[in-house]
Amino acid sequence: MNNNVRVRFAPSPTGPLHIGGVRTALYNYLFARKHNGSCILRIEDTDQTRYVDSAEDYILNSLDWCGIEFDESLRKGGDFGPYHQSERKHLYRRYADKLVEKGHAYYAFDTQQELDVLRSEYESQGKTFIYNQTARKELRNSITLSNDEVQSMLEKGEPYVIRIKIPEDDTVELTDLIRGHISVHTKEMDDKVLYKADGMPTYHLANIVDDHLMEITHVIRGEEWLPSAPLHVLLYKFLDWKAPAFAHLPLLLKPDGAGKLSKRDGDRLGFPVFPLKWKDPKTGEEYMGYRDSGYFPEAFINILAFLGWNPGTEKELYTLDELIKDFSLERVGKSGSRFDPDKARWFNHQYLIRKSDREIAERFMTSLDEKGISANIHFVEKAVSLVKERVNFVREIWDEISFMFIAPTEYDPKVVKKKWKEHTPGLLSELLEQFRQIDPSDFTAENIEEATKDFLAEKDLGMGQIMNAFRLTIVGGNKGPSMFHTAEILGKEEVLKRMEYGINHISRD
RNA sequence: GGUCCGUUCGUCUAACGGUUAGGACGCCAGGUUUUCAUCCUGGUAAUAGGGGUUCGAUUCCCCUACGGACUGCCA
Repeated sequence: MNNNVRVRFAPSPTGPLHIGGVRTALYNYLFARKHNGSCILRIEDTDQTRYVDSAEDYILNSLDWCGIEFDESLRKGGDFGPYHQSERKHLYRRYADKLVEKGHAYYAFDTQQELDVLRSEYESQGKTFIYNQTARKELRNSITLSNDEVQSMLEKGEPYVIRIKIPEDDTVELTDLIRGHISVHTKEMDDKVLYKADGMPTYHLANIVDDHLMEITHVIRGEEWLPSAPLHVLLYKFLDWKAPAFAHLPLLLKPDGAGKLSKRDGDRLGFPVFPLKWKDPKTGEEYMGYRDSGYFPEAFINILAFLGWNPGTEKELYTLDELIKDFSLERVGKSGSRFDPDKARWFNHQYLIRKSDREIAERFMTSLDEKGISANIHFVEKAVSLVKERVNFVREIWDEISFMFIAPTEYDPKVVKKKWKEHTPGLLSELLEQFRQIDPSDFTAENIEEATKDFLAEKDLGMGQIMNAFRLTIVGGNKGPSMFHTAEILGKEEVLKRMEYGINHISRD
């Protein structure tokens, strides 16, 4: 392919970006990198009424956390700025005017109230009002009004919008990179507002003007835009511009059926919908995020990448660089996908077990800090190495090895009942004496195991007859990694102390 | 309602006219293990329905059903 590919991700700062938006950004990014092109971030803030102050930072921080980098953005700048549509306001008007001059657009003076009335009248008759080629002939606009009337209304400062004049009998065709050929008859299209009464362009105008000015070659966006793609194609044609290639991505659906994923689904179904946690500034409601739930960003983008795309091989674990190498729009599916929380956890597990003990230990240290437990990093590193394969998230490590930091004083009654026999205290005391013989510096898993096995052989007993009780004194229950390794990490002194305590305190009743 | 888009195991998906319809997650069973996990092995489970086209359809076409998106001076 050519090497001047330019794509953009263009969110609107009306709230947090959810995982569907992140995936769109990711696919744009992958496509750009794959083709040695540029990836641009543009903020579509033409709707003043829905602007949410903290949303923009949220979007930027989210993408940053994911490792999705832009070549041009509001933070980074670039040769095609500004990257806020609100700062490009002055650019749009002339194109709207040009369309009016060429007869492809017209002034409409109908107020929102008038249109609302029409809509509800139609609705009460079971019909839908559409401002189209039929309706425009009966409403207050520069098609029905004389030039003089229009001029005087304009001069008097009457509010108006500019609408596209959809051709009466034509067919708009486009080829979508994912869906193939699509055609729509113009009689099905409506005269969308291009320029609002408040002096701002609508999405439709702004997006094609900016995409043209920013020399965007491929528009990769969500499927919700598919119905308006013909309108955009028409606009490019009317302005004598070359339209970019389109690729409409399938939607991310609710895990339990009906409809596209929405912000409340996460808390309802127990998985995050947002990359980072989000507090709604208006309602104060909080929504959880992937980062805050303990997902690694690498796992998160891997999960997202596979929701709608796959390499066609059996490889499932992909770094960002590998994704760049293998990604292609041809391998993006057509149908919507549901998010699978179980598989998401599995992905995180895969990344967790591949990380070094050191890195996991460092992350785990912060949750220890929160619990007010101070520990040596080398000790934590060893403890973590024993259990990292059995958890999906760093925060779950605590449940596995809390006994490493807090000696048990209570014992699982079920295990006591089953494994703490009449002769157990005596046997354990003898084993303790064996351990006492080992020099503290030789208190290794290997030596402890040898001492234990020798002891059992001498007594003609099996492992099962002592290990559970031993574990009970050290752990307080019947779970956990290898006792010999656990004992080594805990150290001779601590092990003997716990055994003694257990022998003296565990009783069957 | 209208327009457009979609439909392979429960979920993510592979198979771009010829496969016993493959893999992964989940689930179930067995094995390993001092315990709980991990891990290993095996199993369960799908082409929405009906018509065509074809020697042969998951694959191409049509209809039906179902699902979804859009239908704002929102993006």
